[in-house]
Amino acid sequence: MIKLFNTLGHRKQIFRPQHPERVTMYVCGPTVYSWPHVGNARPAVVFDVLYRLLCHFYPQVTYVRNITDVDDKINAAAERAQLDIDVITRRYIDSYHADMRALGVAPPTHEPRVTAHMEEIIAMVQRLVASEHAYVAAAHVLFSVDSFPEYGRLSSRRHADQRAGARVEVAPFKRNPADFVLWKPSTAEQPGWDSPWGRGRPGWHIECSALAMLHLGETLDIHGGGQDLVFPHHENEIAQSVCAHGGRPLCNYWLHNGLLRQHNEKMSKSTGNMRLLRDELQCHDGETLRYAFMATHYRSPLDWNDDTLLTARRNLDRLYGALRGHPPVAAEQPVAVLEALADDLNTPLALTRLHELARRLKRSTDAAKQRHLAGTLRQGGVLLGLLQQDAEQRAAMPSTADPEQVQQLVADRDAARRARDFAAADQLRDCLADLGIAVQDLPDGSSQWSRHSG
RNA sequence: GGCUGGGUGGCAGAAUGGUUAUGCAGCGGAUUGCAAAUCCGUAGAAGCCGGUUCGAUUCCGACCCCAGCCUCCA
Repeated sequence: MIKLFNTLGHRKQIFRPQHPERVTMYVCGPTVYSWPHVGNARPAVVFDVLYRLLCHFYPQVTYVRNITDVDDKINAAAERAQLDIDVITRRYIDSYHADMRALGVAPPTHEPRVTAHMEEIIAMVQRLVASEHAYVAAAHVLFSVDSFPEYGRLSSRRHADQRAGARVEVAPFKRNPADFVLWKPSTAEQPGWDSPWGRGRPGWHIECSALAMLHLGETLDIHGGGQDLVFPHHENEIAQSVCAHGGRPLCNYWLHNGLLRQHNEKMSKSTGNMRLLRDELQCHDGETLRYAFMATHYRSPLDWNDDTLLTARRNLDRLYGALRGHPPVAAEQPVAVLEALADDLNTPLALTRLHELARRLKRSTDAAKQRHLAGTLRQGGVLLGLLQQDAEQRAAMPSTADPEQVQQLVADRDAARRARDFAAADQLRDCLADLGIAVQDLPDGSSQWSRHSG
């Protein structure tokens, strides 16, 4: 039994999919106009963990995460760089895929691109115009929020109370300032598609409604995204989809991950303190980043700074340290980890369970028990997308030192120790330390080495 | 002005109406040629004021403070 916190209703609920064996999930993917940042990665990781959990409980899980490759920010980026739009979007899509791979994020079932589905988008807009939920004004098609009494329910807002146009100018042709664009005209230089309203391009929200419908049908089980999308993006998606589908709901369980901060300041484009994944991956392995995302509950804000990553790295090293010397064996998945995840994706508690397994493993002196605990620990890691690397390889991996040189120095030092020439042994240890290598002597006279942690 | 979260030990961060969170860092010990790693032990906590209760960090109310949203954002 899985419990999830539903933004629609603001409470934890028992998750019941429409079909007992099938689950549909849609998550808002990136708009590809710049290098992917850590804020893009949080929902990807969070919903990857949910995807793994759902696959554990349900035989058929269909997961759709779109790529928005039509957007004015993309046009602006292309113009700035004096490059074709396709070159820009291709570059950032490739980068997104590479970063997701590094983070251990499994590909979704479908990853539709908006440009590949203009027909579906235009058809949906047509339906909304025909049913008078949308109107044409100044070559734009706008959704009329007054035609949808439920507008504002997801975000608990009555739009009469809002400061309309608090940060943007209200277009003069809107009937209600809260009305939003479904379709807008393109100039000759801008990307555009022929439509009943002339050559143009879709507004921001319609693509998710159309793509969700295309792959998953009218009503989804789960829809996810960042908390910043609750309003207006998801509110608008609901309005469009419900009105286009005869009043049937767009989704039953709305999930939203918390946003990132840096030193208690919000991390965002406007404050200019975004950290890019490609930069973070220069200094840390993807699994460390993944651990950092999971060390805080997904709905809480996450303060992302150097200390966050250092702590994640040390914690992860501890888990891998417990696995050293224990090759993978078949084992069952730890119930305690599963239970933590099933309770609204409590990843911090799940990690605690992993640490408890690691402690029991290190404490045990019984070889059979150790094998079993190591297997269980790795299985717990499978649920979280962690601990699947070879523990020995990982201990050495991020070092820039020449492996043969390291092996030679370690062997020399072992020999010196056997000869009880401790002065020479200590000197060799200093040499290794300069290369970023820490040596640990084992009880049997041999030694084990790893890169310095921290 | 409206709306939404949250304030837990040095740090990060969960659970919980009474009992050890966990990890990192600290301290003491074991181990070690010395270390490291590891193990054992140990200290340290709930913004503030009321209320409910035999008992509240946990429930209720007020206050203070922090963060986010009100059509750029994951």
